[in-house]
Amino acid sequence: MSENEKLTEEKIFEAATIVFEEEGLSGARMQSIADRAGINKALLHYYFRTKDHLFEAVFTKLAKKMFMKFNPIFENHLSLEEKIRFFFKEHISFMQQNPKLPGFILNEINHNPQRIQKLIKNIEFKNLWLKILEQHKDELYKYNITEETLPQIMTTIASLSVFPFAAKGILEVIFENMGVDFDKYIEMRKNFAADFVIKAITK
Amino acid sequence: MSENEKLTEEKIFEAATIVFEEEGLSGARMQSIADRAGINKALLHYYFRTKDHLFEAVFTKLAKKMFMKFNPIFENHLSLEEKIRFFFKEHISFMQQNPKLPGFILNEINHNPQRIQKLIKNIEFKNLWLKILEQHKDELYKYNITEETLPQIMTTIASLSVFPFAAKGILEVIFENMGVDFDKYIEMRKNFAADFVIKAITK
DNA sequence: GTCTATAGAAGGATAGAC
DNA sequence: GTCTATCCTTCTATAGAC
Repeated sequence: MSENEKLTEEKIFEAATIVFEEEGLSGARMQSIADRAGINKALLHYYFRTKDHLFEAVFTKLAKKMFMKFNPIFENHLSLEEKIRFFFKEHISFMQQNPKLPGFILNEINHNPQRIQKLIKNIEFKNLWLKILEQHKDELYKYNITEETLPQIMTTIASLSVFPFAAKGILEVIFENMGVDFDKYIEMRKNFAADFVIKAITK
Repeated sequence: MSENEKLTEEKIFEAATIVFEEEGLSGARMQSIADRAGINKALLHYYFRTKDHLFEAVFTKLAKKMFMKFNPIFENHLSLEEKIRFFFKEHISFMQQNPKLPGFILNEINHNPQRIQKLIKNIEFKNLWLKILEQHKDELYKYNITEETLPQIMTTIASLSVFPFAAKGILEVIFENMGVDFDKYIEMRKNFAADFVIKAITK
């Protein structure tokens, strides 16, 4: 019973993940999810009551998965430069496996900003932020980083990694016209972005 | 007649712009648009036949507005550094006036990539791209720009400008926790991004 | 737990009067 | 050109049999 239930619930969850990622909350249809899971609509409601419940479950899981990838930045035992290289390699590799995730999350949060608040209310960003400065204060003499420019630099790093996927639809078309291969461009980006940032912040 | 017609059509168009930007194609309701325009649903169909027609009209106008802001890059009579500074100043200022536009366009194109093809099929990107190298070949000795890294650099510039708005929903919440003001951050970004890029590409 | 059938609401679109 | 009334389809959600 529990074994079978687990399987069905998981089938639904996986189907819902794909459909929501593809169509967004308002564009997704319960019928599409049921079809993809190989069951009927009634079962969706049996397991998740409403469309909103189902979406909430999917979104929370995906968003956590996404934001957890930022964690290594805040851990120690790596130099600042190593952290930057590590981040781009890990984060871009993750998005190569989940190319639609960034656009999906950004869009759903823009439509409903309260969603994100539940996810991050437990995190003390103020401290997390300053932790970076604290951890690397003995190597800061090498870099143009201050408490004032930190938000700029952090969002810059995020954007270099995330934007190519959030804008995938546009870039693929433009690249096609230029004879550039999107996948190769992404592969190249792991090192390019790291080099770019390090060059820019080094005194 | 024509005067009055113009007014109604414009009222509808403006209302539709707001609702589509806010809710997306699938989330927008004809009733919301009618309400906002101060008329009834039937009149929407009288002027624009279908929801898709209306969306197409709005989307095309907005996308053109957005992409036109990239044009100055391809015009001459400015040094490469001046172009970069000019671009960030102009483009970010434009998005300050239209903060929801980037997310809206990125998202709708991801949902339906064919949309973009109509808009850009007339542009020869291959040439446009190389034009940059051509225009500045006498100052390229100063920069780490090759035909191979050009796509990386162009998308990097775009991302530094666009991402903060595409991720506005997230950033505002995170910034609030950190005591950072989003508007000030954006204002600061015009120069920060330009400095950052120039520093990174200068040999 | 899973299905069929259907209720009930909402949305896009049209007919027809003025 | 603008409105009211309404059709038709689609979608979420539930009832009830197995």
